[in-house]
Amino acid sequence: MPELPEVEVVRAGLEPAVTGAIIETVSVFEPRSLRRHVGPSEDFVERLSGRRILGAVRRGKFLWLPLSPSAVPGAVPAAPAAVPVAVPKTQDIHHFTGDFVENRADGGESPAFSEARGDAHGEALVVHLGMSGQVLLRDAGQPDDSLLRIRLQLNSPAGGPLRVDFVDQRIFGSMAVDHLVPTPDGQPAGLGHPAALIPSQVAHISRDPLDPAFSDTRFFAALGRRRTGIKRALLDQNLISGIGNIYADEALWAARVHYDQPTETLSRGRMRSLLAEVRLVLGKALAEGGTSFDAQYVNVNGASGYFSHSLNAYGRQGKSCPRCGRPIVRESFMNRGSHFCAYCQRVR
DNA sequence: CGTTGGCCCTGATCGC
DNA sequence: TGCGATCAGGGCCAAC
Repeated sequence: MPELPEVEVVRAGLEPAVTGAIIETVSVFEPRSLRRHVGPSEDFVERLSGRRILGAVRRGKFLWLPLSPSAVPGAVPAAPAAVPVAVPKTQDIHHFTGDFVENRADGGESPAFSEARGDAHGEALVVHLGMSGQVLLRDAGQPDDSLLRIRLQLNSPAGGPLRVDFVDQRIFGSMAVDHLVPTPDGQPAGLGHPAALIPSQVAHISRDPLDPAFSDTRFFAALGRRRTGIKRALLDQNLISGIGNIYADEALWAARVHYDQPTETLSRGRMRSLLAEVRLVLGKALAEGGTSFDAQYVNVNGASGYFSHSLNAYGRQGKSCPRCGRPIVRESFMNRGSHFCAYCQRVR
């Protein structure tokens, strides 16, 4: 499943290929893949057509491609700042406990009217891979994937025509055009671009633990206030982003923490050790994913990429714990499998 | 208000 | 060999 390392491999592959390219045509084969786009497919197509891609940025599992100002005539009228615009939805993301500002992008500043219109800070194509999404770079003439959902035809000044195919079996992934809002701390919104601007629908997502602006102490404090199990907290993208089921199990195994250990019982030392293991496993997977990457052909398969990693717990139920030799157990939890060593990882 | 359970979705795999 | 049942889980949201 695509988690932070897999999404970063996609971002790193897209960046050199699509930066500077013009989106010439957009084809939507599966409207459900636009679930996160506000507006119909036609709007999605119109908004993208003719615009230049300025880069590829990632925070956690979210990826976005900042766009040049709209080329569609009349699509970007100057915001009439004197006219108040109701902002029903954006207000929802402006209330949260203020002690966690540094790891979040929605830190309580009131949105300007022009931001609500969506064009004050520009727009971006937001991509989420969900469970099974892939972004594939292909030359014209290569056969279509049967699970092709969306296609962008690009023309890059340097590389010529190029196809960006969004392939997704389960349609949990999505693409959307969204407007950018400033990050409250003024730090870069994600990896890949220095701009402190983030898509509005990604603003509530926490910074990920590989982000230089991630604050360990804020994370520990917020974690200590949670009243839930540690794995649920690790999977909560509003608290810490980029971790999915696989790397959660792996980090918990490495730190010898049971998945249902109550967060309020974790000492700072155990939190620190767990966060260190999270960073280790994400970094190691990222390094492995990077080796299989081909600049000409982005082929990121979440399942096969993941299986190539050296896993200690995930998917190893019935096999022996690499540390103590006792069997790895699998329990159903949160509609997911949790894999752990019942001896090494006990609630305490 | 924070926390929690359920839902979405379909190709691959399993079991009879 | 065929076919129905089961599995996989990220993000969101209603409900508690």
